[in-house]
Amino acid sequence: MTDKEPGVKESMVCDCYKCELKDLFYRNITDIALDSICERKFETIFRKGESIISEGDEILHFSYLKSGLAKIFRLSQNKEQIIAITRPMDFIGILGILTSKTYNYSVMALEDSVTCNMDIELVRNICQTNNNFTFSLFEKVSHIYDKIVIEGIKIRQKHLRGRVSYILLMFANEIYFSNKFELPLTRKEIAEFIGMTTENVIRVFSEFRKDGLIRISGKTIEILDKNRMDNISNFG
Amino acid sequence: MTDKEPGVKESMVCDCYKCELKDLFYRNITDIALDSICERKFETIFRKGESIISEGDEILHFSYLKSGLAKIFRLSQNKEQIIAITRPMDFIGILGILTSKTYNYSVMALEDSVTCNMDIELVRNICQTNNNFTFSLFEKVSHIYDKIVIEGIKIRQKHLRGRVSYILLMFANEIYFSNKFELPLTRKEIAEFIGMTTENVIRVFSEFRKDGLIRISGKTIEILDKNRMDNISNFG
DNA sequence: CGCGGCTTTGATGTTCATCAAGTAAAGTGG
DNA sequence: CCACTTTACTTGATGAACATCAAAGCCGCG
Repeated sequence: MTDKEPGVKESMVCDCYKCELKDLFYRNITDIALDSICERKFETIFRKGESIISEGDEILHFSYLKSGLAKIFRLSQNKEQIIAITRPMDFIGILGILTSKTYNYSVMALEDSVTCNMDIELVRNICQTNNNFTFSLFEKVSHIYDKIVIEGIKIRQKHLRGRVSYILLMFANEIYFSNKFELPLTRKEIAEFIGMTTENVIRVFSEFRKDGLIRISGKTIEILDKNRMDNISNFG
Repeated sequence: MTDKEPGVKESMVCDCYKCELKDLFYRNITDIALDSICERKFETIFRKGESIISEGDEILHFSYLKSGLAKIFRLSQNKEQIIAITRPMDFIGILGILTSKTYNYSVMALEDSVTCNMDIELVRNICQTNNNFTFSLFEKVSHIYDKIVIEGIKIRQKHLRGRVSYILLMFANEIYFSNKFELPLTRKEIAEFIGMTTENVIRVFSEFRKDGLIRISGKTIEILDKNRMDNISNFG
C-alpha cells in the first residue's frame, strides 16, 4: 500500500482488544506487544473497483479485510486469473506475507471495503519471539492454501453448468448466507474465476433462468431450486 | 505409515548432523533437540508403485523424501488428480503436517524411494519452543503451496500441446537435468497431472515425434529441439 | 448525448473427450 | 518357462463441449 494507491486512511478505528482476530492475536500476544501494534495500525477505505494490492508491490503491512469483499488474482498471459475471493477477517496477500519482499498476487475491492494494516516489521518481530503466534498464523495460512488447491481441482473437473452452479452456491452459502444476493463479480470475472469464457457464463445463466433454477435481474441473482442446483454442482 | 503399509524399515540411516535439511533443522535446533529426534527417527524403503500415504491416514510422522520420486494426488469423483511431483528433500504430505490429524492427500512412490521419518509429536514440541524452526518451516511450506497454485494456473491456460511440452520440460530441467530421461509417469498419470485424457497425451507425443521434437522409445524420452519445445510450452 | 464497457444471443468452427479396436508389454499362476 | 490375464499403449473415427466471431441492446458516466 504505497502513497499512490487510491485507498483512503480512516480515523475511526476499532479497539484491538475487541478485534475478531483476537483468536490469533490477543490469545497469543502480550498486552504490551498488542499495544505496540495497535498504536501504529491504521485502517484504509477502498471503493468498489479500487486496487488494494498490485503484483510486485513491496510488502509493508500485514493487512486483513475488516469489511467488504475482494478478489485475489494473478496476471498470466495478459489474462486475469482469479484465485480466490477474500472475505472479512481473511488476510490479504496470503502467501509470503512474512517471507517475501513483494506481493505475488494482486487484490482488488469488489465492494466498498476496509482493511486494517499493521506494520509488517512489528509482526515479523512478534514471530521471532512468539511461536504460538507464528504457529497460529501458519495454521491459518495452510488452511487458506489448502482450500484454494482443493477448490481449484474440484471446479476444473466439472462441466460449465457445474462450475457456474458451484460458484453461485458458494456466494449463497458461504458469503451472503442468502438465496438472493447481488453478484459482486461481472460475468467476465466469473469466467476468469472458473476458467470459461464470458459468453458461456451468460449462456449458462440464461439456461438456468429458462429452467426455473434462478431468477436474474441485472446483478441480482436468486436461487429458486437449491436442490437441483446442488445436483448440478456435484455431478455437472 | 501404519503397519499394513508396504514400506520396509531400513537400518542403515544417515547422520543427522550431515543431513541436507540442516538448513531447516541443524541451524535452528539445539544439539540436544536434534539428538532426541535422531535417535528416534527411522528410514523407510518403498518400491516403485507402493503407497507411501493414503488420504485419511493418521499423521504420525514428519517425513521427507530422502531419495527417489513420488506423486502427490487426491481422489476426486473416482478420478485421481495429481497435484505435484515430490523430489528428494521435499516434505511428504505438505499441508497440515503440523496442524491436521489426518493426511489430506495420498502419496505414491514413482521410483524406488526412501523416506526419513521423525516422530511428529517431537517435531511439534520443537515448534512450541523454537520459533526459528517454525518460521523456516512456514516459509518452506508457503513456497511449496505457492508453486502448486501458480503451476496449476499456468498449465490450465495452455492447450494440449503446451501442457505436454510444459511437463516434459519440467522433467528435463527440474528433475532429471538432462534432455534424455525415463518418464516416471504412465501416459495415464501424465493425463491426470495436466488435465487431459490418456489418448490425447499419446496423440500429442506422436505429433511431437513426427515433428522431430522428441524421440520416444517406450518410457524413454529425448527432447531433440528444446527451443521449439520452449515456444510451444510458453505460447501453446 | 455519445462513448466505452458490460451483457446478451446466434452462428460457426475448433479443440478435445469419448468410443472402438487392436498391439505391445508386463505381471500371474500352473 | 509358457499360456493366460491384465494393464499400458496406440491409432482412427465420431460427436459433444466449448471458444471464437459477429452483431446488437443496455447502462452508467463524463
